[in-house]
Amino acid sequence: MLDPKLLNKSFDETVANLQKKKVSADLLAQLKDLYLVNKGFKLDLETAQAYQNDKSKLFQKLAKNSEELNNLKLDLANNKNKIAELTEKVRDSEINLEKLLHTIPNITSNDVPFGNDENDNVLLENILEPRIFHFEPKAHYELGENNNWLDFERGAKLAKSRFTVIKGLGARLERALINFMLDHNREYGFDEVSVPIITNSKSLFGTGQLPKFEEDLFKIEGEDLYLIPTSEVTLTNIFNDEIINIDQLPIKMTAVTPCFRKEAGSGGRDIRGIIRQHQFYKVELVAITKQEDSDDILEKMIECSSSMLTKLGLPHRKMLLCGGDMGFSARKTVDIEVWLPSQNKYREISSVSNTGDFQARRANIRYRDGKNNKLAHTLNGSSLAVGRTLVAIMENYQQADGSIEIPEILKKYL
RNA sequence: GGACAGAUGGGUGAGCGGUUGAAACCGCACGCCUGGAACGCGUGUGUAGGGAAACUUACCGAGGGUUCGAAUCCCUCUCUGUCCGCCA
Repeated sequence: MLDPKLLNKSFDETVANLQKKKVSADLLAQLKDLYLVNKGFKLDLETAQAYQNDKSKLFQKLAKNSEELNNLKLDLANNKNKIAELTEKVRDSEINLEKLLHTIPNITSNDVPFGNDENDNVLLENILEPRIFHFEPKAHYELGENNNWLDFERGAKLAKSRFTVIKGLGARLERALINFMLDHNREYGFDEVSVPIITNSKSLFGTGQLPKFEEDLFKIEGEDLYLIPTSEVTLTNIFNDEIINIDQLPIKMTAVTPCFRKEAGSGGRDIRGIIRQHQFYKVELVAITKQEDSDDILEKMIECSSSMLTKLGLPHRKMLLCGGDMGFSARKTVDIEVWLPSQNKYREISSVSNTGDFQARRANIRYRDGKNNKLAHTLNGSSLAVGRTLVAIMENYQQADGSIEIPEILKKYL
Protein backbone atom coordinates (compact mmCIF):
# COMPACT_ATOMS: atom_id res chain seq x y z
CA MET A 1 0.00 0.00 0.00
CA LEU A 2 1.17 3.44 -0.85
CA ASP A 3 2.00 5.60 2.14
CA PRO A 4 -0.76 8.24 1.95
CA LYS A 5 1.54 10.74 3.65
CA LEU A 6 3.62 10.77 0.48
CA LEU A 7 0.72 12.45 -1.31
CA ASN A 8 0.66 15.20 1.24
CA LYS A 9 4.37 15.71 1.66
CA SER A 10 5.77 15.07 -1.81
CA PHE A 11 2.84 15.03 -4.18
CA ASP A 12 4.64 15.98 -7.40
CA GLU A 13 7.39 13.48 -6.91
CA THR A 14 4.91 10.71 -6.25
CA VAL A 15 2.89 11.58 -9.32
CA ALA A 16 6.02 11.55 -11.45
CA ASN A 17 7.07 8.21 -10.09
CA LEU A 18 3.72 6.54 -10.53
CA GLN A 19 3.56 7.68 -14.14
CA LYS A 20 5.94 4.80 -14.75
CA LYS A 21 3.12 2.51 -13.73
CA LYS A 22 0.53 4.43 -15.73
CA VAL A 23 -1.30 5.90 -12.76
CA SER A 24 -2.95 9.17 -13.72
CA ALA A 25 -2.19 12.40 -11.89
CA ASP A 26 -5.92 13.08 -11.60
CA LEU A 27 -6.45 9.91 -9.67
CA LEU A 28 -3.69 10.80 -7.27
CA ALA A 29 -5.05 14.31 -6.81
CA GLN A 30 -8.39 12.75 -5.99
CA LEU A 31 -6.69 10.48 -3.50
CA LYS A 32 -4.98 13.39 -1.85
CA ASP A 33 -8.29 15.19 -1.47
CA LEU A 34 -9.88 12.17 0.11
CA TYR A 35 -6.97 11.94 2.49
CA LEU A 36 -7.32 15.54 3.58
CA VAL A 37 -11.08 15.34 3.94
CA ASN A 38 -10.76 12.26 6.09
CA LYS A 39 -8.10 13.92 8.20
CA GLY A 40 -10.35 16.91 8.80
CA PHE A 41 -13.26 14.77 9.96
CA LYS A 42 -10.96 12.82 12.24
CA LEU A 43 -9.79 15.96 13.92
CA ASP A 44 -13.38 17.11 14.53
CA LEU A 45 -14.31 13.72 15.88
CA GLU A 46 -11.40 13.65 18.28
CA THR A 47 -12.26 17.06 19.60
CA ALA A 48 -15.82 15.96 20.30
CA GLN A 49 -14.61 12.77 21.94
CA ALA A 50 -12.21 14.68 24.16
CA TYR A 51 -15.09 16.89 25.26
CA GLN A 52 -17.26 13.89 26.10
CA ASN A 53 -14.47 12.19 28.03
CA ASP A 54 -13.65 15.31 29.95
CA LYS A 55 -17.21 16.21 30.94
CA SER A 56 -18.13 12.65 31.85
CA LYS A 57 -15.66 12.82 34.70
CA LEU A 58 -17.83 15.46 36.39
CA PHE A 59 -20.60 12.96 37.08
CA GLN A 60 -18.84 11.63 40.13
CA LYS A 61 -18.57 15.09 41.67
CA LEU A 62 -22.00 16.53 41.03
CA ALA A 63 -24.94 15.88 43.33
CA LYS A 64 -27.67 13.67 42.02
CA ASN A 65 -30.62 15.47 40.48
CA SER A 66 -28.85 18.83 40.75
CA GLU A 67 -29.65 21.31 38.04
CA GLU A 68 -26.04 21.33 36.96
CA LEU A 69 -26.09 17.60 36.41
CA ASN A 70 -29.29 17.71 34.42
CA ASN A 71 -27.89 20.41 32.18
CA LEU A 72 -24.74 18.44 31.70
CA LYS A 73 -26.76 15.40 30.71
CA LEU A 74 -28.54 17.39 28.02
CA ASP A 75 -25.31 18.86 26.80
CA LEU A 76 -23.64 15.48 26.54
CA ALA A 77 -26.62 13.93 24.84
CA ASN A 78 -26.21 16.54 22.12
CA ASN A 79 -22.51 16.01 21.92
CA LYS A 80 -23.11 12.31 21.64
CA ASN A 81 -25.21 12.86 18.54
CA LYS A 82 -22.46 14.96 17.13
CA ILE A 83 -20.00 12.17 17.77
CA ALA A 84 -22.27 9.71 16.02
CA GLU A 85 -22.51 11.97 12.99
CA LEU A 86 -18.80 12.53 12.83
CA THR A 87 -18.08 8.84 13.29
CA GLU A 88 -20.23 8.20 10.26
CA LYS A 89 -18.38 10.83 8.26
CA VAL A 90 -14.99 9.51 9.26
CA ARG A 91 -16.01 6.00 8.36
CA ASP A 92 -17.43 6.95 4.98
CA SER A 93 -14.48 9.08 4.04
CA GLU A 94 -12.13 6.37 5.19
CA ILE A 95 -13.88 3.75 3.08
CA ASN A 96 -13.63 6.01 0.05
CA LEU A 97 -10.00 6.70 0.75
CA GLU A 98 -9.07 3.08 1.24
CA LYS A 99 -11.05 1.83 -1.69
CA LEU A 100 -8.95 4.00 -3.93
CA LEU A 101 -5.71 3.61 -2.03
CA HIS A 102 -5.86 -0.17 -2.19
CA THR A 103 -5.89 -0.09 -5.98
CA ILE A 104 -2.83 2.14 -6.35
CA PRO A 105 0.26 0.15 -7.28
CA ASN A 106 3.60 0.46 -5.57
CA ILE A 107 5.98 3.27 -6.45
CA THR A 108 9.04 2.16 -8.34
CA SER A 109 12.67 2.31 -7.51
CA ASN A 110 14.67 5.10 -9.24
CA ASP A 111 16.57 2.72 -11.50
CA VAL A 112 13.36 1.28 -12.97
CA PRO A 113 13.09 2.49 -16.57
CA PHE A 114 10.05 4.07 -18.19
CA GLY A 115 8.27 1.91 -20.71
CA ASN A 116 4.98 0.44 -21.84
CA ASP A 117 5.44 -3.29 -22.06
CA GLU A 118 7.93 -6.11 -22.31
CA ASN A 119 9.55 -4.54 -25.37
CA ASP A 120 10.89 -1.76 -23.15
CA ASN A 121 12.54 -4.05 -20.63
CA VAL A 122 16.29 -3.74 -20.30
CA LEU A 123 18.63 -6.64 -20.92
CA LEU A 124 21.03 -6.98 -18.00
CA GLU A 125 22.91 -10.14 -18.83
CA ASN A 126 22.92 -13.19 -21.10
CA ILE A 127 24.05 -16.44 -19.55
CA LEU A 128 25.03 -19.52 -21.59
CA GLU A 129 24.77 -19.67 -25.38
CA PRO A 130 21.71 -21.36 -26.91
CA ARG A 131 22.63 -24.66 -28.47
CA ILE A 132 22.71 -24.97 -32.24
CA PHE A 133 20.33 -27.65 -33.47
CA HIS A 134 21.09 -29.67 -36.58
CA PHE A 135 17.44 -30.63 -36.83
CA GLU A 136 14.16 -28.82 -36.34
CA PRO A 137 13.63 -28.63 -32.57
CA LYS A 138 10.21 -29.76 -31.45
CA ALA A 139 7.92 -27.99 -29.02
CA HIS A 140 7.70 -29.43 -25.53
CA TYR A 141 4.08 -30.51 -25.95
CA GLU A 142 5.02 -32.62 -28.92
CA LEU A 143 7.99 -34.11 -27.11
CA GLY A 144 5.79 -34.62 -24.06
CA GLU A 145 3.22 -36.63 -25.93
CA ASN A 146 5.77 -38.60 -27.94
CA ASN A 147 7.67 -39.60 -24.82
CA ASN A 148 4.46 -40.23 -22.93
CA TRP A 149 5.31 -37.63 -20.28
CA LEU A 150 2.43 -35.23 -20.79
CA ASP A 151 -1.21 -36.24 -21.11
CA PHE A 152 -3.32 -33.23 -21.94
CA GLU A 153 -6.53 -35.08 -22.73
CA ARG A 154 -6.66 -36.85 -19.40
CA GLY A 155 -5.87 -33.61 -17.59
CA ALA A 156 -8.81 -31.93 -19.28
CA LYS A 157 -10.99 -34.93 -18.54
CA LEU A 158 -10.17 -34.79 -14.83
CA ALA A 159 -10.62 -31.05 -14.49
CA LYS A 160 -10.67 -28.90 -17.59
CA SER A 161 -8.33 -27.41 -20.13
CA ARG A 162 -5.06 -26.04 -18.76
CA PHE A 163 -4.77 -29.03 -16.44
CA THR A 164 -2.31 -31.74 -17.39
CA VAL A 165 -1.38 -35.20 -16.18
CA ILE A 166 2.38 -35.67 -16.04
CA LYS A 167 3.55 -39.27 -16.21
CA GLY A 168 6.52 -41.59 -16.06
CA LEU A 169 9.96 -40.06 -16.28
CA GLY A 170 8.32 -36.65 -16.72
CA ALA A 171 6.69 -36.95 -13.30
CA ARG A 172 9.92 -38.17 -11.75
CA LEU A 173 11.83 -35.37 -13.36
CA GLU A 174 9.39 -32.86 -11.95
CA ARG A 175 9.98 -34.23 -8.46
CA ALA A 176 13.73 -34.33 -9.02
CA LEU A 177 13.67 -30.69 -10.05
CA ILE A 178 11.80 -29.73 -6.89
CA ASN A 179 14.32 -31.50 -4.68
CA PHE A 180 17.24 -30.06 -6.58
CA MET A 181 15.82 -26.54 -6.31
CA LEU A 182 15.11 -26.73 -2.59
CA ASP A 183 18.62 -28.03 -1.92
CA HIS A 184 20.10 -25.29 -4.05
CA ASN A 185 18.13 -22.64 -2.19
CA ARG A 186 19.21 -23.99 1.14
CA GLU A 187 22.81 -23.54 0.05
CA TYR A 188 21.92 -19.89 -0.51
CA GLY A 189 20.63 -19.61 3.06
CA PHE A 190 16.91 -20.02 2.47
CA ASP A 191 15.18 -22.17 5.08
CA GLU A 192 12.64 -24.62 3.81
CA VAL A 193 9.07 -24.04 4.97
CA SER A 194 5.91 -25.97 4.31
CA VAL A 195 2.88 -23.72 4.16
CA PRO A 196 -0.87 -23.98 3.59
CA ILE A 197 -1.89 -23.76 -0.04
CA ILE A 198 -5.28 -22.38 0.94
CA THR A 199 -5.37 -18.94 2.43
CA ASN A 200 -7.82 -16.26 3.57
CA SER A 201 -8.64 -12.85 2.15
CA LYS A 202 -6.63 -11.02 4.77
CA SER A 203 -3.43 -12.72 3.66
CA LEU A 204 -4.24 -12.11 0.02
CA PHE A 205 -4.83 -8.47 0.80
CA GLY A 206 -1.49 -8.34 2.60
CA THR A 207 0.52 -9.33 -0.43
CA GLY A 208 -1.62 -7.31 -2.87
CA GLN A 209 -3.65 -9.93 -4.76
CA LEU A 210 -6.86 -8.60 -3.22
CA PRO A 211 -8.97 -6.59 -3.71
CA LYS A 212 -7.85 -5.80 -7.25
CA PHE A 213 -7.16 -9.23 -8.70
CA GLU A 214 -9.92 -11.38 -7.29
CA GLU A 215 -10.89 -12.68 -10.76
CA ASP A 216 -7.51 -14.42 -11.05
CA LEU A 217 -8.10 -16.55 -7.96
CA PHE A 218 -9.88 -19.82 -7.29
CA LYS A 219 -12.21 -19.25 -4.36
CA ILE A 220 -13.56 -21.92 -2.05
CA GLU A 221 -17.32 -21.72 -2.16
CA GLY A 222 -18.99 -20.45 0.98
CA GLU A 223 -15.73 -19.77 2.80
CA ASP A 224 -13.35 -16.89 3.13
CA LEU A 225 -10.67 -19.06 1.55
CA TYR A 226 -8.81 -19.18 -1.74
CA LEU A 227 -6.29 -21.47 -3.41
CA ILE A 228 -2.97 -19.66 -3.38
CA PRO A 229 -1.73 -18.27 -6.71
CA THR A 230 1.83 -18.44 -5.31
CA SER A 231 3.36 -19.40 -1.98
CA GLU A 232 4.59 -15.82 -1.75
CA VAL A 233 1.19 -15.18 -0.15
CA THR A 234 1.49 -17.66 2.69
CA LEU A 235 5.24 -17.28 3.18
CA THR A 236 5.09 -13.50 3.48
CA ASN A 237 2.00 -13.48 5.64
CA ILE A 238 3.56 -15.81 8.17
CA PHE A 239 4.71 -12.54 9.71
CA ASN A 240 1.63 -10.39 9.25
CA ASP A 241 0.67 -8.34 12.31
CA GLU A 242 3.99 -9.17 13.92
CA ILE A 243 6.89 -7.18 15.22
CA ILE A 244 10.06 -9.07 14.42
CA ASN A 245 13.15 -8.82 16.52
CA ILE A 246 15.84 -7.12 14.44
CA ASP A 247 18.44 -9.82 15.04
CA GLN A 248 16.19 -12.34 13.29
CA LEU A 249 16.50 -10.41 10.04
CA PRO A 250 16.88 -11.11 7.25
CA ILE A 251 14.37 -13.95 7.24
CA LYS A 252 14.94 -16.05 4.13
CA MET A 253 12.50 -18.80 3.26
CA THR A 254 11.87 -21.20 0.45
CA ALA A 255 8.90 -23.45 -0.18
CA VAL A 256 7.43 -25.60 -2.89
CA THR A 257 3.69 -25.54 -3.40
CA PRO A 258 1.20 -26.02 -6.14
CA CYS A 259 -0.03 -22.63 -7.39
CA PHE A 260 -3.50 -22.03 -8.76
CA ARG A 261 -4.45 -19.34 -11.23
CA LYS A 262 -7.58 -18.76 -13.22
CA GLU A 263 -5.60 -17.11 -16.00
CA ALA A 264 -8.56 -14.85 -16.60
CA GLY A 265 -7.75 -12.53 -19.45
CA SER A 266 -4.87 -14.55 -20.79
CA GLY A 267 -7.07 -15.29 -23.76
CA GLY A 268 -5.73 -17.91 -26.13
CA ARG A 269 -2.12 -17.38 -25.13
CA ASP A 270 0.04 -20.44 -24.55
CA ILE A 271 -2.99 -22.66 -24.86
CA ARG A 272 -0.87 -25.61 -25.97
CA GLY A 273 1.44 -27.29 -23.53
CA ILE A 274 2.17 -26.60 -19.91
CA ILE A 275 3.56 -23.09 -20.07
CA ARG A 276 0.37 -21.57 -18.72
CA GLN A 277 -1.63 -23.89 -16.48
CA HIS A 278 -4.31 -23.46 -13.86
CA GLN A 279 -2.19 -25.54 -11.51
CA PHE A 280 1.59 -25.77 -11.38
CA TYR A 281 4.36 -26.33 -8.88
CA LYS A 282 6.58 -23.42 -8.05
CA VAL A 283 9.54 -23.23 -5.74
CA GLU A 284 9.47 -19.82 -4.18
CA LEU A 285 11.92 -17.55 -2.38
CA VAL A 286 10.72 -14.99 0.13
CA ALA A 287 12.84 -12.63 2.19
CA ILE A 288 11.89 -10.22 4.93
CA THR A 289 14.58 -7.67 5.56
CA LYS A 290 15.60 -4.43 7.15
CA GLN A 291 14.82 -1.44 4.98
CA GLU A 292 18.46 -0.80 4.13
CA ASP A 293 19.17 -4.42 3.14
CA SER A 294 16.49 -5.17 0.58
CA ASP A 295 18.40 -3.97 -2.49
CA ASP A 296 21.32 -6.27 -1.72
CA ILE A 297 19.09 -9.22 -1.01
CA LEU A 298 17.26 -8.71 -4.29
CA GLU A 299 20.57 -9.17 -6.09
CA LYS A 300 21.31 -12.32 -4.14
CA MET A 301 17.91 -13.77 -4.94
CA ILE A 302 18.37 -13.08 -8.64
CA GLU A 303 21.75 -14.76 -8.46
CA CYS A 304 20.23 -17.73 -6.64
CA SER A 305 17.68 -18.33 -9.40
CA SER A 306 20.07 -17.61 -12.22
CA SER A 307 22.79 -19.92 -10.93
CA MET A 308 20.23 -22.67 -10.67
CA LEU A 309 19.57 -22.42 -14.40
CA THR A 310 23.29 -22.36 -15.02
CA LYS A 311 23.69 -25.57 -13.04
CA LEU A 312 20.94 -27.08 -15.19
CA GLY A 313 22.77 -25.91 -18.29
CA LEU A 314 19.86 -23.80 -19.50
CA PRO A 315 20.62 -20.62 -21.46
CA HIS A 316 18.86 -17.63 -19.96
CA ARG A 317 18.95 -13.90 -19.57
CA LYS A 318 18.15 -11.32 -16.90
CA MET A 319 15.75 -8.54 -17.76
CA LEU A 320 15.10 -5.42 -15.73
CA LEU A 321 11.39 -4.76 -16.10
CA CYS A 322 10.17 -1.34 -17.16
CA GLY A 323 7.43 0.33 -15.14
CA GLY A 324 4.68 -0.64 -17.57
CA ASP A 325 5.50 -4.33 -17.38
CA MET A 326 5.83 -4.54 -13.62
CA GLY A 327 3.42 -6.09 -11.18
CA PHE A 328 1.17 -4.24 -8.79
CA SER A 329 3.18 -4.72 -5.59
CA ALA A 330 6.66 -4.50 -7.01
CA ARG A 331 9.08 -1.66 -6.58
CA LYS A 332 11.71 -3.29 -8.74
CA THR A 333 11.54 -6.54 -10.66
CA VAL A 334 14.05 -8.60 -12.56
CA ASP A 335 12.71 -11.40 -14.70
CA ILE A 336 14.76 -14.37 -15.68
CA GLU A 337 13.89 -15.73 -19.10
CA VAL A 338 14.92 -19.13 -20.35
CA TRP A 339 15.67 -20.02 -23.93
CA LEU A 340 13.01 -22.10 -25.70
CA PRO A 341 14.35 -23.42 -29.03
CA SER A 342 10.94 -24.27 -30.46
CA GLN A 343 9.76 -20.68 -30.04
CA ASN A 344 13.18 -19.31 -30.87
CA LYS A 345 12.90 -16.90 -27.98
CA TYR A 346 13.35 -16.38 -24.28
CA ARG A 347 10.34 -16.98 -22.02
CA GLU A 348 9.82 -15.94 -18.42
CA ILE A 349 10.74 -18.65 -15.94
CA SER A 350 11.34 -16.56 -12.84
CA SER A 351 10.42 -13.16 -11.55
CA VAL A 352 12.21 -11.66 -8.58
CA SER A 353 10.85 -8.52 -6.95
CA ASN A 354 11.58 -6.16 -4.14
CA THR A 355 8.27 -4.75 -2.90
CA GLY A 356 9.89 -2.39 -0.41
CA ASP A 357 7.43 -1.65 2.38
CA PHE A 358 4.36 -1.95 0.14
CA GLN A 359 3.31 -5.39 1.33
CA ALA A 360 4.59 -4.78 4.84
CA ARG A 361 2.28 -1.77 5.18
CA ARG A 362 -0.69 -3.81 4.02
CA ALA A 363 0.19 -6.88 6.07
CA ASN A 364 1.56 -4.91 9.02
CA ILE A 365 4.94 -6.58 9.14
CA ARG A 366 7.36 -4.63 11.29
CA TYR A 367 10.63 -5.02 13.12
CA ARG A 368 11.96 -3.42 16.24
CA ASP A 369 14.97 -1.21 15.58
CA GLY A 370 16.06 0.15 18.94
CA LYS A 371 13.11 2.14 20.23
CA ASN A 372 11.38 2.33 16.86
CA ASN A 373 9.20 -0.11 15.03
CA LYS A 374 9.83 0.03 11.32
CA LEU A 375 8.01 -1.47 8.39
CA ALA A 376 9.99 -4.38 7.02
CA HIS A 377 10.86 -4.80 3.37
CA THR A 378 9.60 -7.93 1.66
CA LEU A 379 10.94 -9.64 -1.43
CA ASN A 380 9.79 -12.61 -3.42
CA GLY A 381 11.02 -14.54 -6.35
CA SER A 382 10.30 -17.70 -8.14
CA SER A 383 13.23 -19.88 -7.73
CA LEU A 384 11.85 -21.23 -10.93
CA ALA A 385 8.42 -22.31 -11.97
CA VAL A 386 8.86 -26.08 -12.00
CA GLY A 387 6.62 -26.77 -14.99
CA ARG A 388 8.37 -24.21 -17.13
CA THR A 389 11.73 -25.60 -16.09
CA LEU A 390 10.54 -28.99 -17.24
CA VAL A 391 9.55 -27.40 -20.56
CA ALA A 392 12.98 -25.80 -20.88
CA ILE A 393 14.77 -29.08 -20.17
CA MET A 394 12.62 -30.97 -22.65
CA GLU A 395 13.23 -28.50 -25.41
CA ASN A 396 16.89 -27.71 -24.78
CA TYR A 397 17.93 -31.31 -24.11
CA GLN A 398 15.96 -32.94 -26.93
CA GLN A 399 17.83 -35.25 -29.28
CA ALA A 400 17.43 -35.83 -32.99
CA ASP A 401 15.63 -39.11 -32.32
CA GLY A 402 13.01 -37.31 -30.21
CA SER A 403 14.34 -38.51 -26.86
CA ILE A 404 15.32 -36.21 -24.02
CA GLU A 405 18.64 -36.22 -22.26
CA ILE A 406 18.69 -35.66 -18.50
CA PRO A 407 20.84 -32.78 -17.21
CA GLU A 408 23.82 -34.16 -15.34
CA ILE A 409 23.01 -32.47 -12.05
CA LEU A 410 19.54 -34.02 -11.88
CA LYS A 411 20.70 -37.60 -12.31
CA LYS A 412 21.34 -38.10 -8.62
CA TYR A 413 17.82 -36.89 -7.86
CA LEU A 414 16.12 -39.43 -10.11
C1' G B 1 -19.54 -31.75 13.37
C1' G B 2 -21.38 -31.78 19.12
C1' A B 3 -20.41 -30.14 24.49
C1' C B 4 -17.88 -27.08 27.86
C1' A B 5 -13.99 -23.42 28.98
C1' G B 6 -11.18 -19.34 27.63
C1' A B 7 -9.04 -14.82 24.70
C1' U B 8 -5.93 -8.49 28.79
C1' G B 9 0.84 -5.17 27.17
C1' G B 10 7.38 -8.76 24.95
C1' G B 11 5.83 -13.15 28.63
C1' U B 12 2.92 -14.96 33.07
C1' G B 13 -1.28 -12.89 35.15
C1' A B 14 -4.84 -9.13 38.41
C1' G B 15 -8.85 -6.35 37.15
C1' C B 16 -15.02 -3.38 41.46
C1' G B 17 -19.19 0.29 35.15
C1' G B 18 -15.98 6.14 36.72
C1' U B 19 -8.52 8.93 39.33
C1' U B 20 -7.09 1.66 34.83
C1' G B 21 -3.70 2.50 29.14
C1' A B 22 -4.39 -1.00 32.62
C1' A B 23 -1.85 -3.97 39.40
C1' A B 24 1.91 -7.57 40.41
C1' C B 25 5.76 -10.61 38.75
C1' C B 26 9.21 -11.91 34.81
C1' G B 27 11.83 -10.01 30.79
C1' C B 28 14.25 -5.79 28.53
C1' A B 29 16.93 -0.79 28.71
C1' C B 30 19.57 2.75 31.54
C1' G B 31 21.78 4.25 36.19
C1' C B 32 23.90 3.19 41.16
C1' C B 33 26.74 -0.55 43.67
C1' U B 34 31.69 -3.70 41.94
C1' G B 35 38.50 -4.26 40.10
C1' G B 36 34.86 -6.77 36.84
C1' A B 37 30.41 -9.51 37.25
C1' A B 38 26.22 -11.82 39.87
C1' C B 39 23.03 -10.29 43.79
C1' G B 40 20.78 -5.90 45.40
C1' C B 41 18.71 -0.92 44.74
C1' G B 42 16.58 3.03 41.60
C1' U B 43 14.33 4.79 37.03
C1' G B 44 12.13 3.67 32.57
C1' U B 45 9.60 0.23 29.26
C1' G B 46 2.55 -1.35 24.56
C1' U B 47 0.66 -0.02 19.54
C1' A B 48 -1.35 3.30 15.99
C1' G B 49 -3.12 8.20 14.32
C1' G B 50 -2.92 13.80 14.80
C1' G B 51 0.36 17.84 16.58
C1' A B 52 6.59 21.79 16.22
C1' A B 53 5.31 20.89 21.18
C1' A B 54 2.18 20.80 25.29
C1' C B 55 -1.06 17.45 24.56
C1' U B 56 -4.88 14.55 22.42
C1' U B 57 -7.76 10.29 20.16
C1' A B 58 -8.38 5.11 19.46
C1' C B 59 -7.12 0.15 20.85
C1' C B 60 -7.75 -5.16 26.66
C1' G B 61 -9.56 -11.39 20.11
C1' A B 62 -13.11 -8.84 16.02
C1' G B 63 -17.73 -6.30 15.10
C1' G B 64 -22.20 -4.28 17.08
C1' G B 65 -25.31 -2.60 21.44
C1' U B 66 -26.61 -0.46 26.52
C1' U B 67 -24.60 4.05 29.37
C1' C B 68 -23.04 10.79 30.66
C1' G B 69 -18.99 7.03 31.14
C1' A B 70 -17.30 -0.03 29.18
C1' A B 71 -11.38 -4.21 29.66
C1' U B 72 -15.67 -4.70 33.10
C1' C B 73 -22.87 -5.51 31.25
C1' C B 74 -25.65 -7.58 26.56
C1' C B 75 -25.57 -9.70 21.36
C1' U B 76 -22.99 -11.78 17.01
C1' C B 77 -18.62 -13.71 14.96
C1' U B 78 -13.52 -15.58 14.98
C1' C B 79 -9.76 -18.14 17.22
C1' U B 80 -7.53 -21.28 21.13
C1' G B 81 -7.91 -25.27 24.78
C1' U B 82 -10.31 -29.82 26.74
C1' C B 83 -13.72 -33.94 26.01
C1' C B 84 -16.71 -36.69 22.26
C1' G B 85 -17.34 -38.01 17.04
C1' C B 86 -14.70 -38.62 12.28
C1' C B 87 -10.46 -39.52 10.14
C1' A B 88 -4.49 -39.11 6.65
